Order: sequence, then structure tokens, then C-alpha cells
Amino acid sequence: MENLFRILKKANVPPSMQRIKILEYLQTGHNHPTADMIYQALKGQMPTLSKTTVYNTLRILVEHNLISEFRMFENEVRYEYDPLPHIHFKCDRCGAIYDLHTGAGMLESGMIDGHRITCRQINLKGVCRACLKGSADA
Amino acid sequence: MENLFRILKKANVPPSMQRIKILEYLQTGHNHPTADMIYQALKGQMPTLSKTTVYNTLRILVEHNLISEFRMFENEVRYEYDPLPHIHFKCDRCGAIYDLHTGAGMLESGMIDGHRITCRQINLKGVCRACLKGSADA
DNA sequence: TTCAAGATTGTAATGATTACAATATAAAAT
DNA sequence: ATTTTATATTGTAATCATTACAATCTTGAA
Repeated sequence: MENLFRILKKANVPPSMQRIKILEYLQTGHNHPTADMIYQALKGQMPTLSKTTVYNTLRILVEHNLISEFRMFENEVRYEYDPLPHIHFKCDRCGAIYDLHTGAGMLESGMIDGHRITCRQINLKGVCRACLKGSADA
Repeated sequence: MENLFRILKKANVPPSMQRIKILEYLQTGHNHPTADMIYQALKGQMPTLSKTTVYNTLRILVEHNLISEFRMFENEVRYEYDPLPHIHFKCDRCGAIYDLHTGAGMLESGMIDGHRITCRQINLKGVCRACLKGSADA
């Protein structure tokens, strides 16, 4: 809590209750929520919270590199706190999104075909481990 | 044209003028259009064309594996005809999307961490070759 | 030729996100 | 501490891609 306060301060984001709570939410096991999921989760403890504030705050946190955003196969942006490079895997059946820290080393080169690569999005789809275990077509 | 007719037939998609024209558009150098771009491009030669038909047709063509769809960093679906596995690269400056057939071999394994991978989306961002050539920070 | 299935169309609805203006809060200056 | 000023938060309305739906048109089979 004090911790989050300092993190925001250090990143030149003036701390506020809303910003602390949203950043805290992303740092405590809630891995790939949408803006609406965050809003739904926090409005209980912050009754005056506005969805616009959630969107504004997420944009600011992304701009200051405190969190990152990505899209998978749906029309919705997901947010995460995870500084390590990794791959997102979404299960076709249960919809869960897994972080794969395996093999994240490929594509490390900053130049491909003369283009300068500054941002990578690697999205996979399929059937996840848990679903495979419970079905016949494993 | 007759060619496209046969392709649709073979894929169990009853051919129609709309379907032929949309598939033709994707096969003739128009690489990553959105549904709206296709609609705008074709309504000149097909005045009665409806945007709903464009969406319906694209969905059908995707379902029958005649084309594929993907999203990059914006809220819009893009469509392409390109059977080869490749990586999409979007230039931060001009917005152009390049197909990179370089190094598409990595991530080839069908299993990662016990998940079955059936679909891959690899999106890169940065500054493209053409933009770099015309600027000082190359 | 008739009929039925499927294709196309236009309009209205949806859902995520953004724009905007008003209010509230916090920081700076006196 | 009080005033002033900048910034943050909020609610409502707008936007934009996409989808739902119902009506009309085509087409292939009987």
C-alpha cells in the first residue's frame, strides 16, 4: 500500500486512492482483467468509482510503463502487471488466459527484414492443459 | 473469375457475385483490409452491396478456411488471403502492415507447457523499413 | 411453374471505448 | 489558514465496429 504509493510517485504518477487500488488489483493475482472486470471488482469497496476513471487510470499506467495492455482474439483490451517477456495463451474451451514464460527468447532480434521492432505481441490459441486432462481427445 | 467460382464451389460455399468479388478483392494485392475498406472499395461496382453482406461473407470465408482474420493493436478485424504462415508487422508511423515470412518457423511445436496450440497470432510493432530510410534516427 | 431454402439488404441494437463538461480534490502561493 | 490554481474524478452522451433481426430477393429442386 505504502509500497504502491512509492511506485506511483517514482513513475511520476500522482498517487490517488483510485490509482493505488487499480494498480494493486493488477499486482495481486488478477492477471488479465478487462477494464470492466476491474470496475466490477472495485466498485464494492469504492462506491463512487466511475468507469471513466478506470479507463483513464489504465491509460495512464500503461503510458508510464507500470502495466501493459494487450488484445487477444476478442474485441476487448486486457491489462496485466508482468514485467517479464512472455506469451499469452488462451484456451478455446474455458477462455482462460495463461502466461507462457517458456521459449520467450525467440524473436529477440530488434530488426526483421529491415524493420525496427519495438513491440511484440504473440498470441496463441488452442485447448489448455486443464481442459485436455478432462477430455478424451487429449 | 471462373477460377474463383470453382474455389468457392470446392469449399462448399455456394458462389454468388458478392462472394466472388470479395474473395477476388482479397486475392489481388489488397492485403489486410478491414470489412469497411472492402465495402468502400466494392460498392462502386456493386451499388446494392450491403455492409452486412460483407460481414456475412467474410465470416463464411473464414469458416471455410478460404481466408483468415486477425487483429493487430486496434479495435478492428483485418482479413487476408495468405495460406503461408507468417508474422504481421505494423509500422508505428505510417500504419502499414507488412507480412514477414522470415523466421516463421519458430513456435512450430504444437504443444507448449502441456497446452495444445492450434492457432498462433504473432504481432509486432515498430518503425518500418520505408519510414526508417526517410528519417534521421535509423 | 411452383415452392422452399438460402442469400442479400437495411435498420436497429450492442458493447467497448472515448469525448466532454461539471464537480471535487489536492497542491501551491499568499 | 485561506485563496488560488491545477489536476483528478465523475456521469452522460457520443462514437465506431460489429451483430441481430426481419423483410425482400434469388436460385435450385420438385
